[in-house]
Amino acid sequence: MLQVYNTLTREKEIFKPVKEGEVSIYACGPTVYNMPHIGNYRTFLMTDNIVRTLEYLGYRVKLVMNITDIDDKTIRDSKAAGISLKDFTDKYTAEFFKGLDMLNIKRAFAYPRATENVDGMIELARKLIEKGLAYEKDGSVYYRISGFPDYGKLSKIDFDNIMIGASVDVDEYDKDNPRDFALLKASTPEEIERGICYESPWGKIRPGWHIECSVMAMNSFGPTLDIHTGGVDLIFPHHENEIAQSEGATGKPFVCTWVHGEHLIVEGAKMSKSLGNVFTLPEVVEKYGGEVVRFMFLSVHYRKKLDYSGAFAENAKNNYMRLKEALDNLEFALKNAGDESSPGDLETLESLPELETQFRQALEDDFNTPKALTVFRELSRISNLYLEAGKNREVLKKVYSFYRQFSDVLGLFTNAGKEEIPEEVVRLVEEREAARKNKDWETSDALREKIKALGYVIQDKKEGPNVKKAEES
RNA sequence: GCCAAGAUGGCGGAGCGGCUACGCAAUCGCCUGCAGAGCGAUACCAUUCCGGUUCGAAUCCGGAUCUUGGCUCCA
Repeated sequence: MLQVYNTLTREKEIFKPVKEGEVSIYACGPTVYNMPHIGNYRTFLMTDNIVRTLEYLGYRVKLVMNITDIDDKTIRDSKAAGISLKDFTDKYTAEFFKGLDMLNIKRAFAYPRATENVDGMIELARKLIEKGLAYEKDGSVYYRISGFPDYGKLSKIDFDNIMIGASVDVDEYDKDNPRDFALLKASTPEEIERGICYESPWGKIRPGWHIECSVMAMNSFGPTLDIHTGGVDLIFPHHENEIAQSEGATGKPFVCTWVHGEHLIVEGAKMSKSLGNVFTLPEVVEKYGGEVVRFMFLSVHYRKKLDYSGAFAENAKNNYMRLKEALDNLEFALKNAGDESSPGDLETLESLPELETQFRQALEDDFNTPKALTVFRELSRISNLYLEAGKNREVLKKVYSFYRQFSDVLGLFTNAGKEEIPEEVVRLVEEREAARKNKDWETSDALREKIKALGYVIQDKKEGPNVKKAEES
């Protein structure tokens, strides 16, 4: 039974999709104006984990993730870069997808762009005006918060008691209420000059940020969807506003379960440019490898802050390597296992289904990947232990299939065992084996060095040498 | 001002009602021609503080202290 923590109720709830067996998920995607950092990817990975878990549990899942390719920052920075908005955002959209691949994040069903859905936004704005929930002022359209009594139900913010910060929209536009937010913004002369504008009943405009998600989510799934994900920082105002727009227009519940990912911090502090502690994904992947980064994210529950540091990353890497090593050893043993018909180890075989139950229960408990990893580690321990004791093919196969099942759900070790060993290395290994047979240790050791220089390591085993690519660093 | 989260061994860091993981560092053993790599094991053996609930709490509740975060663009 899957339980998911819902930000709307602040409780773990038994998950039940609107449509039996099918789950609709909308995820807030990137604003493509610079290299996404590892914190962004932590949230994207959380969504990936949710998708994979749901699929593992037998649901058909449809994920839609938006790409914000028009907003203040994209407009500002494309101008600074001296290129068109589209060229600029295309570049960072490509980077975003590269990052997904680095982390082995599965592609969503669709990635709608804000710029491709402006018609829908104008339509939604029109509808909200009709309902008295929005108004036009100086060519911009604003949402009227006072018309939506549920405003604040997601963030639970008590608007009477909080500071209205000095910066509460010191927009040059006048609004009825300082918290009213823009649905459509009147184009500036500069935007018009650059062709970044759309015709609307209220003149030339460009879309606001909040309205795009309402439109793209409802275009994809209709008025009500099962799950909406995003970072905790989006709870207010972004998601609060999405609810106001969507439910204001349709009168139906917009999202059943809101799932928010906690932030990644760096050595106890928030990532910020001023502290110089913002890490982009390629930087970190370069250092530790994509799978280690994925593992690192999985090792902390998504609702807890992840405190990134060198020590933490090293730790994750070690833990990851142990798990991977066990898989390598298993695959090697399987390759070399004979067909002897010994009965195999019943104790090992019997422990497997129980482990799978624990593994599934961990993920069913609000996508608890750290707990699932603990179970995975136990499987790896059992596997290693068995390799010391016996090499029965049937047992190995069984253990291997569980290992693969776990790793697939977690999105790990996708390419393990599939790397091709270069011919040159294979030849050197053969030469070394010949030398070893002749007890020519000098030659053998020299060859091992040579192989190492090529980036491959050898493990001498009873069955023969196991060659694999050395981990970088 | 208002709100929230967190405090775990030598270190990193999971667990979130009953053995405490796991990794690093240390020690021993296995494997090996040896080394690396790999595997097993040992030891140390911690849960910020004060109360409460419970047969039993790191885990639930209250309070204190400290730390961080949000209330404004933000994953």
